Amino acid sequence: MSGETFKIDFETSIGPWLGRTVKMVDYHLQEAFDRHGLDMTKEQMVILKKLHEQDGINQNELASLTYRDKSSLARLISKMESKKYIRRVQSKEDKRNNEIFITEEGLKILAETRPVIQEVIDVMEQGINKEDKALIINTLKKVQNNFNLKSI
Amino acid sequence: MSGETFKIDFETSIGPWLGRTVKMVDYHLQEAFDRHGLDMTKEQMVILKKLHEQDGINQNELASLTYRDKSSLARLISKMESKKYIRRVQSKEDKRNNEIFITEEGLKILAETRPVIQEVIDVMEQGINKEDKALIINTLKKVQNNFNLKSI
DNA sequence: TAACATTGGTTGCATGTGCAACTAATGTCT
DNA sequence: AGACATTAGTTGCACATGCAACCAATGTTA
Repeated sequence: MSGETFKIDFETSIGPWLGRTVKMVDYHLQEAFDRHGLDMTKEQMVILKKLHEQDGINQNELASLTYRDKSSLARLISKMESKKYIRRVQSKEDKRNNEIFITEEGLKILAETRPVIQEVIDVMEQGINKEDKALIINTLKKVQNNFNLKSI
Repeated sequence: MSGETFKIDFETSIGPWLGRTVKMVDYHLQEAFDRHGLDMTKEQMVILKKLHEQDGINQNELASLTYRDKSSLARLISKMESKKYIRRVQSKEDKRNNEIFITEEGLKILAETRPVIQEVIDVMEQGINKEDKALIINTLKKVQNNFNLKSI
């Protein structure tokens, strides 16, 4: 295969498109948080959202649920703890475990954050119908599954 | 709107799906680079690829073409310069400009990197037909355009 | 030409990330 | 019980990122 052939393959791959789009979403999400004066990042928002569903889980579980290395999560949690959005509580049953709880402060900022996210979603998905969204999500599931199968 | 309604909206948004998928692609790309013993990151690869198309452009242009802050690009370039993948050459016409050139070393590693990328693409896009890929890319273009229009 | 504005690049600071090595606590197995 | 393995979390290191402040070079304008 020549370099040209490669180039064509690469450009028609969905990879770069996904990357660039996510970069734009991240940028506009952060811009919206800042514009609304929210002391919040996308990563911290995902943690709060997950804790709101499942409060009191430990760091490793939270890392796994949010697709992070445990060390990365530990530092993210430390930042959020210093901002009083979450609480670390050492488990009495197993002293190795830190149970993570969302605080009142965390619930408050999560509530403030939600409409801002919705605002960004509304801009992002303008003119895209439900069928196209469903097709994209379905194809992305396939991609994720392809990788998961590979790891077996 | 209740919290539940929001939750449904958020879960059916393509945003989180895009984010998670890109995270997986990044992970498997880096894993493949490491496995093949390539001293390379996704970011550096994108820079080399761009320089291979347009050699000798300055840092601001390169930052813009790769959707980065100029400071981020400066540091990325510094790493790559220390690895001898690229060369910084101060322009004689305008001493403020650094013209960036890919080196022989850089061309060599780019050539070695390409089949590894293709390998990851092949895994990623298994069982996804051309029509679906085209449709996804088209929808992602719409998303990007939605954001671009907003910035006007 | 002198004063001011703009442009390209660098640096400090804060955020986030994964890997490897480490500690502390718990589980297992002889 | 003692030795060994496993598990949860932390820390050092390297990489990548954006914003703001800064410097040097160039352009503009009175």
